[in-house]
Amino acid sequence: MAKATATLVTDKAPRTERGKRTLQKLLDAAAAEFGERGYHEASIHGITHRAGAALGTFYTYFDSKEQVFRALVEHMGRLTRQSIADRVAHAPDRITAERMGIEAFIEFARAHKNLYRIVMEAQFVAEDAYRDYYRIFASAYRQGLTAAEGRGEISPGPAEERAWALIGISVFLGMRYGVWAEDKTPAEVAAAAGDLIAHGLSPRPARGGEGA
Amino acid sequence: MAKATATLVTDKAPRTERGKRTLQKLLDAAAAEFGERGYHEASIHGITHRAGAALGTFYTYFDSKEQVFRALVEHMGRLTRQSIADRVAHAPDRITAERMGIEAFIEFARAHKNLYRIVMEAQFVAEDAYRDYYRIFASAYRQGLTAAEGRGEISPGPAEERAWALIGISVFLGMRYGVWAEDKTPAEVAAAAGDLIAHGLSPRPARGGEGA
Amino acid sequence: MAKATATLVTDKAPRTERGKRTLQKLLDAAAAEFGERGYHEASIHGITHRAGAALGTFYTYFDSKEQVFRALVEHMGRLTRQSIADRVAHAPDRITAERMGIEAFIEFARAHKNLYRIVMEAQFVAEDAYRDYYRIFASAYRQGLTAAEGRGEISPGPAEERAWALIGISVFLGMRYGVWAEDKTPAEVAAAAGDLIAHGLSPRPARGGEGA
Amino acid sequence: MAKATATLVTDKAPRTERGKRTLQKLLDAAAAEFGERGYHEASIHGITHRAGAALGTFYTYFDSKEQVFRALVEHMGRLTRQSIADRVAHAPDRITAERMGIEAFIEFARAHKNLYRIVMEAQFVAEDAYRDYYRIFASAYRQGLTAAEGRGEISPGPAEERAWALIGISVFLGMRYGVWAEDKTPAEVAAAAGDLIAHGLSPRPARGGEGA
DNA sequence: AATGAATGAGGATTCATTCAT
DNA sequence: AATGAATGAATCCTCATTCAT
Repeated sequence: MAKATATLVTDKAPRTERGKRTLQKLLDAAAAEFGERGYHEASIHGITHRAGAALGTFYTYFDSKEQVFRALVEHMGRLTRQSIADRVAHAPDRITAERMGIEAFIEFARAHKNLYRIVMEAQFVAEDAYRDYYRIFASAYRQGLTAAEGRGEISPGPAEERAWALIGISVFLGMRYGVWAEDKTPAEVAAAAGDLIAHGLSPRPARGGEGA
Repeated sequence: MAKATATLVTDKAPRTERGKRTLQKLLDAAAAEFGERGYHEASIHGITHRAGAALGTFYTYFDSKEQVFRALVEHMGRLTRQSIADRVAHAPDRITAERMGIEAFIEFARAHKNLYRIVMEAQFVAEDAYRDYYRIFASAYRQGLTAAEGRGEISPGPAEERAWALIGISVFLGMRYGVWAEDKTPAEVAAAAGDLIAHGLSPRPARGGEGA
Repeated sequence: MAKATATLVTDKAPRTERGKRTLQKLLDAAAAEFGERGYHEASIHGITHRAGAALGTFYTYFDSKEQVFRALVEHMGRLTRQSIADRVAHAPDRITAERMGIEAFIEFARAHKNLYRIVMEAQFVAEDAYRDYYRIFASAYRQGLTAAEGRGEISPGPAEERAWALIGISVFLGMRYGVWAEDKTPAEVAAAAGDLIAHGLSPRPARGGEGA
Repeated sequence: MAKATATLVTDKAPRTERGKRTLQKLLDAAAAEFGERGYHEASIHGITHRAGAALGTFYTYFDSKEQVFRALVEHMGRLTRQSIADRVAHAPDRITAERMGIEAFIEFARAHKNLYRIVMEAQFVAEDAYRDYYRIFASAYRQGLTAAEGRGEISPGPAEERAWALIGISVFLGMRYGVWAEDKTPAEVAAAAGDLIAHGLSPRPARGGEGA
């Protein structure tokens, strides 16, 4: 499971070395607690207990339960995007990039089931953070699609709707094949979805020497 | 907002006419309360208050807060499927059906924002109910795709993965264009998504001059 | 288990034959419910459910939960006393009567474990009824002891204290060997207690030809 | 009324001096509340109110209402046994010890009416604790009787039955003359019971050649 | 007489947050 | 910085009792 590196913005930044360590412990503990028990079941006591710190120490670094939660959601956003970006960086073209992105996403969900759950739950705990999470995704998608369209790699079409549709595909495949069950490999799933994204469902004319 | 008709199975079914009316009031109130405030913010008091009933009356018809919630989720499942099935019933082919289904879904989400929220939150309150909700969807999709493939309406491909991808598209477009903002009409969105589903992103040979 | 015959005083006496039957059913059901679950765990619903009657019917015959409970305690008093009196009636002397009474008491407790529990719990639910229960016992004991003393069957001594001591013996032996465990027969236990009551713990001179 | 010294085992033991004081206050308050109002009438609010603490503070030291109750019952067991043991320690022989024990018991019940009530009610709230309470007593009695029999201080007889009979005597005399009414002194009552225990009810031959 | 729906007071328990040390 | 005791609002649920039918 990914550690939540202390990039977060807190007005209560630690000044000493010890403080930095404590903050990190709390962050990791919070990720585990929220991920395993969900926001409402999670408790500050659970977090500090996991971190081996006293209850009150939590409030030395955070303002509230919701605040850490939001911090973690944002952190997850960066982590997910980074993970996908790394994978897709060297894709030869946009359509291949889509397939690789889905594969990366499923793998990511699989590797971070608990943290992934945090993001989903954000919808009901910190809706703005949740929307931002996906809006940033959508924005990146849109740009990618627009650029690809400019390069002639994909057919012309409304980037916005396409972006959200593509996100939906990733998220649901991530949920179904990443989190719920691992009965198919990410590559398999990504191949199937990649084909759908590339060619759609329409029957395709038999390839090759048909006319030859 | 849709009324939650008392199709639910309760071991505490009302035996009188008056009881039937009260149950219905409670069900509607619960849908409103959960939808507006979310599961955790919602309170039994809030429900009975909306229903104009006494606190204890809730427990005349339900065992617990979670139980009504589950009942509502299941109810939503039936409602959504019905709504889509009705619309798609006369589609000439599967690909058209997909487009129409998406349009129906977005419209449905738009019309039942609150109830829709209930389903999503189920993931964190009654996960099994949530999974069932989507599994039933997926199962229907799978059958539809397999049949269409048999009829040659769509290209061959793995029905399971395709089903989940298609659900993801609907859900995210429903969320984005149904619940979050209404900046595009369901028809527009469905058209864009329908095109994606039909042909994918691949550049298509310019029509027309082909034969020239 | 003993049926609670409707000897109780209720201002809500049934007037019809059907009413009499319903009352009896409720009484039996109440005895079972209270006996099995204890006063606080017992519920009116539980009683009417056992009786196969509707909830509201309970209040056709009783004023409150406590009232039935009291009625049952009194009933138990009569039953216990009757049971012991029957057994002791033909005892040749008081000391034999004590032994026989203890045996009868243990057997009674064994046969009516649940109802017996009701009496004990009365101490915390209807203390006056509880005290009355034992006071009546004590009074009978006192008279018996005084009469026996007059007949020279027992040594002179304070009847009141003796009465309570003897009741304590019965009750605890009844609890230990009647209700908690049946590892000794009532006759065995009564023999041991009878000997204690007859001769106390003091060492007795070897009988017979001691001096021979 | 006896204070409930914090000998109890709690997994929530206080770690500071202040905590120790609060726990003690709560324990005393609980004893008073349970003793005066009985288990079911007693409320956590009543306890913390008496203790001058906030409602939630109760749960800093206890897991539940039942847990404190049990702790109190066990505490009472230790207290009662200690009290009697102290008194009986220097008894010259077993029969005298019995009389002294009864006297001590009645005095104890009189001095701790409320706590005594708690033990009795345990039968219906924490039956295992109640049985343990008396089993420990019975076990001590049994050993004492067996030893005395070995020393020839008492006549031979079944120690188990005798033990429960003797406990019954103490408990009922304690209830009648300790808790219910104080119309006789403990010494008087103990003398009467002591005589019964020593010699039983059988008529005793006129002493010595008294009449000669 | 019988039914069962409706009532609402009552209470245990949880837990985020504050604060004194 | 760290600690852990103290706080008290908030809520679910139970159930005896009443009442309209």
